[in-house]
Amino acid sequence: MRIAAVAASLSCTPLVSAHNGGLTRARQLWPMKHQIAQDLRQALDHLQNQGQLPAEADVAVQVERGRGEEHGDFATNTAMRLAKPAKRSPRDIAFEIINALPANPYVERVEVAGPGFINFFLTDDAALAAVAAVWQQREAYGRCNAGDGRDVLIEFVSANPTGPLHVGHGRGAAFGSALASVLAAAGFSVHREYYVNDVGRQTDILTASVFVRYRQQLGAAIAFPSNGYQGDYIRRIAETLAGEEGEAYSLDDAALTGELPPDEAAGGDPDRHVDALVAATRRELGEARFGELRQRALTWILDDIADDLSSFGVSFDQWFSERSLVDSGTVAHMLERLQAAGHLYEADGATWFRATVLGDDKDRVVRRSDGVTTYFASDIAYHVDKLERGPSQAIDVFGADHHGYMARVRAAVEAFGYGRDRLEFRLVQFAVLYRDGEKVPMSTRSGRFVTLRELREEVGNDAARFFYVMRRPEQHLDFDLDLAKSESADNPVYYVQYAHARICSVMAQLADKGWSHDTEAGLAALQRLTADHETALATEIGRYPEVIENAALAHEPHQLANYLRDLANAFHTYYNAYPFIVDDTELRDARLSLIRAARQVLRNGLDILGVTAPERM
RNA sequence: GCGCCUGUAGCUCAGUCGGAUAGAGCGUCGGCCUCCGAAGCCGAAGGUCGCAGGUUCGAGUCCUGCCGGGCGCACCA
Repeated sequence: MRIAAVAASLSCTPLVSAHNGGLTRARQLWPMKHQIAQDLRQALDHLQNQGQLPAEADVAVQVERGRGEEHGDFATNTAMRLAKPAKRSPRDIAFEIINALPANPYVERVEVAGPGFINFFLTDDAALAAVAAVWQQREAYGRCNAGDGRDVLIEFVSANPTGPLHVGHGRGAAFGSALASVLAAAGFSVHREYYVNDVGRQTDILTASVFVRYRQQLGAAIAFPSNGYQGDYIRRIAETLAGEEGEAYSLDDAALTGELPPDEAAGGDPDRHVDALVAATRRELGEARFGELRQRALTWILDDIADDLSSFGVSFDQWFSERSLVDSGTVAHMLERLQAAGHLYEADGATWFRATVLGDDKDRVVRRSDGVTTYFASDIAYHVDKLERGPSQAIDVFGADHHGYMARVRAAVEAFGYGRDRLEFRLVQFAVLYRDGEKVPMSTRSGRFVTLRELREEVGNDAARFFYVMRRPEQHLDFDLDLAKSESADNPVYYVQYAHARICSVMAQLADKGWSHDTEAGLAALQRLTADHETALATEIGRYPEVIENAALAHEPHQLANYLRDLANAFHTYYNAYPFIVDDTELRDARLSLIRAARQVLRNGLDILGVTAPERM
């Protein structure tokens, strides 16, 4: 049973008035949540100075949005948290806090409820203040300085440049990009980076694959290795190469294939076969030309990936080459530092990193017995390099199938003296596509995977980006292609975009009537908006800055996607309940000011998610 | 076997630093267009929050164990 008591009824001053005074005050008190937290803090300080609360009773003030109407607009559990240290009943403390609260014109009344919650009920003006704030700040509305300009280095996608991006990479791209944008909106200085694995066996196999296709293109009868890269894109690279270079890379095919161990089809080991093919290609072509060919293949694929991502609205500040780390000697240098610090040892002809003492399951090889440093060695160098560039935080976004690297990379970073919290891993689970209710079969192994480009062409960039970030990244994503394509209410991205288009449509209707929106008059008349639907929409608009801040600090862009649906819902509900283009000029201007503020917030939010806000659909 | 992620309505998922009566959408059922775009709105039904313990004023949320699902455990990248 809940006994509510009205303990304080503060005077209520209309704040959004016709003149600029109202707007100025709106800015000063914005956002409400912080203002209430500040009021609470002030009340607590007062009570502590008066000796009514023990000075050592120091609890964090938590303010959250009220759940239901009867819980008010904001609520805090501060009194309950103070009960134990103060050794008093939470309700008593709550009443004292209420009486110590400074006057706040936006607060209509404050109640103590339940076990000791303090509920804040705001005036309608408080909700409408958000509308004024939107008109003042426009595309900047919702941005905040929570990050205080701190540098965040976010690495995402980083798919191997051995083929086109598939739908799994797409999710990492959409998530990483949205996270970067929301961090930027919250005042962090964001650096977006793609780590390019352009060294190693896979790139060699890629090179050999291109080479064989190239020879085939020119008529040579060489069998394609079963473990080569099978995709058509390899043929296209080979065609381009043959067209541009003719026979420039030709050699004696018999010398190339003469002594190769049998491939899978012939009952052999496909890995041994392809490795031997790589070795033979390298030998016959010579290291320089082999490297040149490899670079062309990598460049071709990276250009394709960059083009794909760019079309998807995803961009990077830096494409960081692994090869550059190896060639510059950075990898070797980092290994020396590890050696000096006693983290390495020799065994079986290889050099090992003692990862087990730093929390990993097993020790890891950093230099193979043939003298070549491993991918992990590069990864150590890369991550240490990232941290040494001095960001307050580095974030790695990668596919859940790579989670095994977390422990070893953490161990490496710690070996260099960096705390665990300096590097955060965000695992993105795979997206499983569904078409006609059936799972779309995918397997990288067989080369039968759906590419990001195919997905974008099928459902469009907007649906793809929105669907990708709708869920928490750790959650498996069931991507319903039919839903993403459907132009119906079921489709959340259309739902949100439709709200935007509808508002544009209203403005077009207004123009058709030969009327215009007097924005000054509209803002001056906001107090005319007293309907529940109007307060609800304004309240939703006012929540946006909190959503941005929360989404940024929690690294959860899906909160923004969910919010945009709520905002669209508040608008659609309002739309169905009231006409906007009414004869009462003042009321009309006020309503248009409200919905145009909603449109601005929809734009701001969609922009962060990389989704367009169409004017017509 | 070990490790990481995960289990909330028939389905897909939210659930803020541990707070009040666990929320959306879809699906089902029932309403709303002479009216700014019905690509919309309103209402109803629908829950042992995987199971069992523990921590405390209070647990979907934190801890332990078990069960189920996904992924990973190379001198590959």
